[in-house]
Order: sequence, then structure tokens, then C-alpha cells
Amino acid sequence: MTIRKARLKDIAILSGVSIGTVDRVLHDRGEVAEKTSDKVLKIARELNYTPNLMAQVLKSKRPYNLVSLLPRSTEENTFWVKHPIGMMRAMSELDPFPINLTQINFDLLSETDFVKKTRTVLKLKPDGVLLAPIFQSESIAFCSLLRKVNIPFVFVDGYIQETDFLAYIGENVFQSGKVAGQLTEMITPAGKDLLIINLARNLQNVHHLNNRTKGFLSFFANNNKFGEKISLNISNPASDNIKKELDLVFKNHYNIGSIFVSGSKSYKVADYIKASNISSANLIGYDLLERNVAHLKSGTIRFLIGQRPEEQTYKGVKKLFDFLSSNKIPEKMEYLPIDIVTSENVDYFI
Amino acid sequence: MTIRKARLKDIAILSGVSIGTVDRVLHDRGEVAEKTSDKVLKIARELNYTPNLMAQVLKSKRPYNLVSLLPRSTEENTFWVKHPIGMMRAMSELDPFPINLTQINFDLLSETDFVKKTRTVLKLKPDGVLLAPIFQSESIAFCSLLRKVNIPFVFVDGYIQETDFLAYIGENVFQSGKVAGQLTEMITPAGKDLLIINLARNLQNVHHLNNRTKGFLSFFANNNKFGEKISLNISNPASDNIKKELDLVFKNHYNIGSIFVSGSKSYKVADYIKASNISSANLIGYDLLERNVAHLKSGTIRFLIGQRPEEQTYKGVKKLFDFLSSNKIPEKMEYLPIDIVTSENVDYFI
DNA sequence: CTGAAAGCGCTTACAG
DNA sequence: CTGAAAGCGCTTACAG
Repeated sequence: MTIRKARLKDIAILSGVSIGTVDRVLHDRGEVAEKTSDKVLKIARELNYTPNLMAQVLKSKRPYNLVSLLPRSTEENTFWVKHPIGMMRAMSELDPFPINLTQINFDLLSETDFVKKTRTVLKLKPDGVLLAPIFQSESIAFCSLLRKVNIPFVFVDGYIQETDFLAYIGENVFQSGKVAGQLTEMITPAGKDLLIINLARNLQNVHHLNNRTKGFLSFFANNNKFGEKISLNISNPASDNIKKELDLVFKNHYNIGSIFVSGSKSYKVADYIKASNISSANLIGYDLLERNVAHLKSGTIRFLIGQRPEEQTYKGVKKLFDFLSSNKIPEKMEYLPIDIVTSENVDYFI
Repeated sequence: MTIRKARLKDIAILSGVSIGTVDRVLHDRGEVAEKTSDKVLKIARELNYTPNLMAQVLKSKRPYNLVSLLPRSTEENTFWVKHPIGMMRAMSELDPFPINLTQINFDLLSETDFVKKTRTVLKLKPDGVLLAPIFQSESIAFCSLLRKVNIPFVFVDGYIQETDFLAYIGENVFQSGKVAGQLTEMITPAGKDLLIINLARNLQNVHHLNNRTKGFLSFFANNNKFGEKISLNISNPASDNIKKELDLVFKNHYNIGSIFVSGSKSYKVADYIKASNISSANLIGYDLLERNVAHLKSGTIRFLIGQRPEEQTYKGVKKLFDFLSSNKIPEKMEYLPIDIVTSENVDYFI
């Protein structure tokens, strides 16, 4: 015995009106006597009515137009290659529905380009926007424009509290630093020094990396197990500059047990370590870039922490669609799992 | 400029036939002159025709009936609580489509009950089956019956090579043992002994756990860093029995650095350790059961390895649906990521 | 062998 | 304020 899903027609028959009227009531389009409306609503509730999405979509002509505004992946920064893949996966799952996605990319190192691209986005008059708010103040301005014309937007990679975003999907940055701290604690012999490297060309990113570092250090707040904690900021990520800076550090410190790199470029530090043979320290970094993974597999990097870039955009697109099509308000802050990746489990993460 | 998706009507007009004929050609329902058929096919290809799923589904009356056959979660074994959740998630995502899911559960400790339930499943004449093949020979018999009546089935939790399954979604068991081995290697001081515990009431499971243990040991194959590797099989998981067995072990071994528990009941070992204060060894176990997680957070367990039970069934349902609705042949072996979980990242996994 | 028509459940103009 | 009808793209029975 299966219960059939209630249709407009069922409600119409039971309330003694036409399906046109039922539809008007259910969509609150007015022009209905209150008495009629009440009766229809009551019966709809009783029958537990939910619309048949198939029929709804089939009928609707206008597709949803989504736009993504993300940094362009470059030779220098391959972190952003995964994001389009997640969006494509979402799009192909949503294939039966009428959606379009326009991908706009900006130069990760140029505020000017970002601002220019936000104008492109606005001109497209999208129904929803997926956005990585790399540049703080420029993003705030853009978001308030979106707000004004009532375009919902979701953040990935990071979020800006003071904007009216629909949802954020991504890492809890502080906590991911803490995880790195815990792993470091587990694998570093007592008494050793810890080296903390912030490796970021564009200053915009510093806030993000600082938060990770704070999380990392917070793990050692009540812990005297280790020696010195050496902090190193490298803003020029050229290999020869990294070599220069690290040579200096290792000349003065002989007791470094572990190295924490707060950004995604730990492979650069690994390159150095491997080439100079200077240290047997454990290296812990972020993100499953190809070059990081190579060092993970060869043993130069002990742990990588993954933040699921692909899943961020996948879920972002889905949330926008659910919101637009069914008015579903998503959970605002969706922190994705913080993946701990080693040479032995990495294959199942890529 | 948007290109509109081609419809039957478009093909019909261009080939100078009716849409009924086009449909007959495209579905290979015969009764069409070869000449007509060729022309229609050619034009369909040119227009890159794919059917509108919405209209297709809207039209179709008969729903797909899926059945799951999984162990019942019990007080004694809460590992199976997550599986229904994953199925419900898949069902709610597929809500617009006409699917039914009937969940059948069997007693994890009774082959007889399993066999009885397989008959229930067959009587339901499902369109697809999702199955945890706990009992080897009984599962093989059941699968060959499914094969005979042409019902596709997917495995979760484990798989049986010699059956004709549509897909397996789950852990690479050997590799997950190897990951545990690597973690153990990282956090255990050189020279220490390792204790390996197989804790399984029903012997059926032993194959599974043995594989994990093999993976674990394989990591130390060319490695003399540690002392003795002590193996302990406990088939009666009652607390007092565990105490008895472990008391014996610890009476004879003073140097145990880490304990590996191959099944999901590491909390029982943790209970013992905590109560008896006997060991400061690192404990590594499997699965995010509530009681395991409690010990992880309090520090008694260092690492838990997760195998994403919820995602297993979620993907299983989706694959069955995709196969039935669009004839999509899924990747046969889908190994899920092996999650490394600590007290610091566990919150994002539950 | 082929076409015309009804209908899946919904939405949207239009007529009254 | 309300109903009847057309149409979204597909499938299916029926007529010829």
C-alpha cells in the first residue's frame, strides 16, 4: 500500500475549487477570498502537500544564472585548480535543471583586476554569486552592491563577517592550525625547536595565514615540551630568496624538530630541505597541490592538511541552487572536515 | 546568445516526421522504416539531443523500488547507526524522483536471520539492492539469485570478488591498516613493543580484521625500529574478559609503546587502560562511535581512522538510482578516503 | 510503418 | 474573485 503524493488536483477536489485557485492560494498571489484561502490551506496541510519539482521545473522557462568569481589558477599558484572541478561536478548533477554557470576569474595579485571583474559580474545580472573574498575592502564593497540588488551570494575559501552572505563553505582556519599543532606535538621529540613559516606573496592573505598560525601556537599555550618557537615571514617566494632566508635560520638554529608552513607552498620549503640536506625536521603544510603531494610521497613532507577546495565550490553551487529553486535557507557556516593526509592515505584524496 | 536544448519536436520538424516516430527511433522500439530511422538518428546526433529528464520523469509512473539489507545497529554494536542516515540523505536529495527505499535489517550475529531476510528482500522484487555482505557464503548464494533475476546490487562495508556486483563503496581495508601502521610509526618511540588486538565476536568479521592487521604489519616489514609485535585475539568482548586478557599481557610486557585495535571496539580497550592505569601507550582504533570519540577527546585514544559509513550508503543509493534511471555504469570499486581523526579535527567529522 | 492525441503536475494568461 | 484552457517535453495507446 503506497500513499500517492498529493497533487494540486487532489486539493482542488477536496476543497471544491479549481486547481487555478489552489495554485493562487499556495503561491500567495492574492485575488482569493479569505474563506476559500483558509479552506485550501487547511486541506493542503492535511494532505501534506509539496509541489512536484519535476512539473514545476518543466513548466518554468527561465534558467537560473549563476556566476562564480574566483582567482585564476596559475603556474605560481595551483591551489585554485580544484575549484572549477567542484563546480562542474555540481552542474552535471544538476544537469536536468535549467541552470547556467558563468565563471569569472581574477588575478590573485591584483585588486584592480578584482574590482574590474566585479563589474563584469554585476553586468551579467546573475541570480546568485559564488565568491572567494580575497581582497577584504573590495569584497565588502562588492557584496553591499549585491545586497542592494538582492542577489544572494555564498563565500568559499574565506568569509567576511560584516557582509550579508547566504553561506560560507570552507575551513575553520584557526582550528586547522590547531590540528597542525597537535600533529606536530605528536611527532616532535621533546626539547626541539619549532620553525613557523608564513610564506605569502600577497599581503591580503596574511590575515588568513596569521589565523592558522595562531591556531597552531594555541596548541602549545600550556605546554613547555618544546624549545624555541621561531617565526619567519617570507614575502618573496622565489627559490633563491627562500634559500637565503632559510640558510640564515639554520645557521643559527641546530635543534629544529619540526617546520610548520602556514600556506599552500610548503613544497618550496621541501625543495630547499631536500636540496640542502640541512635538516631532518618534520615538515607540515597545507593543501594537496601536485608538488606538495610529491614531497609527501617521497617523505620530505610528513603531513599535509587538506581543506577540500573541490567540495567547497560543489556545495556552494548546490546551496545557491537550493536557495533559488526551493527557497531553502542553508546553514550559514559550513565548516568542512580538516583532512589529515599522509603518504599512505593521500591517494584516496586526489 | 544561448543555444536552446533540442527537443523531440525539433528533430521531428527537421526530419519531416512526427515526434511519435522520433521517439520510436530513439528508443529503438522498432516498427520504423530504416530510411526514416537513419535520417532521424542523424539529425538527433547533429542537434546533440539528450532527453529532458524532467519531462521523462514526470511522465513515468512506476517508481524505482530499492531495498537495503544491512545489519541492525545494537547497543553492543553502534557502528551501523550511520548507514541509514546516509541513505536518508540520498533519498531526500532524490526527493523529486519517484523512488522508494525499503530498509531490511538483520542480526549481525546470525546467519540464519540473514538468510531469512534475503528471502524477504527477494519477495519484494526490488529494482536494486544495497547490501553489506557480512556472511560470505550466504551472501554469495543471495547474490547469485539476484543475478539470476537480473536485479543489480551494490556492496558497502565489504565486497565479495566472485559475485557480479554493480559497485563497491567503502574502505580499502589493507591500506587503512597501513595508514594505522604509519601513524603508529610516527608517534611511537624507537625500541618499544607494539600490541595488536583483534576484538571480534563474530568470526565472519575476522577476514576483514585480518586484512587490516596485515596492512598494519606491512608498514613495518622493512623496519626494525620497534621491539616485539604482540598479537592478541579476543573473541569474547565482555569487559571482564578483556580485563583478564589484557592483565595477562601487561603482566608480561612492560615496554608496550602503542596499541592497535583492528575493529571498531577500541573504546573497550580504552576503558581498560583508563581504569587500570596500567599503560601510557598510544591507542589507535577505528570508527567514530560515540564511545570511541569520547576517549579520543579525553586523550586515551590518540587516533581514530574513519571509513565514512554514511557516505558509503549515500553513494550506494545514488549509484543504484543513476544506473536504473540513466543506465549509468558506475566505477566498480570506489574506495573512500581513509580519514585520520584526532581530538582536534573530530568535530568536523561527526 | 506513421501520425495525432491524451496525459504526467504544474503555471500562466485570459475570460468572465 | 474564480474557472477553464494552453502548454512545458516526453511517452503511450490508438487509429489508420
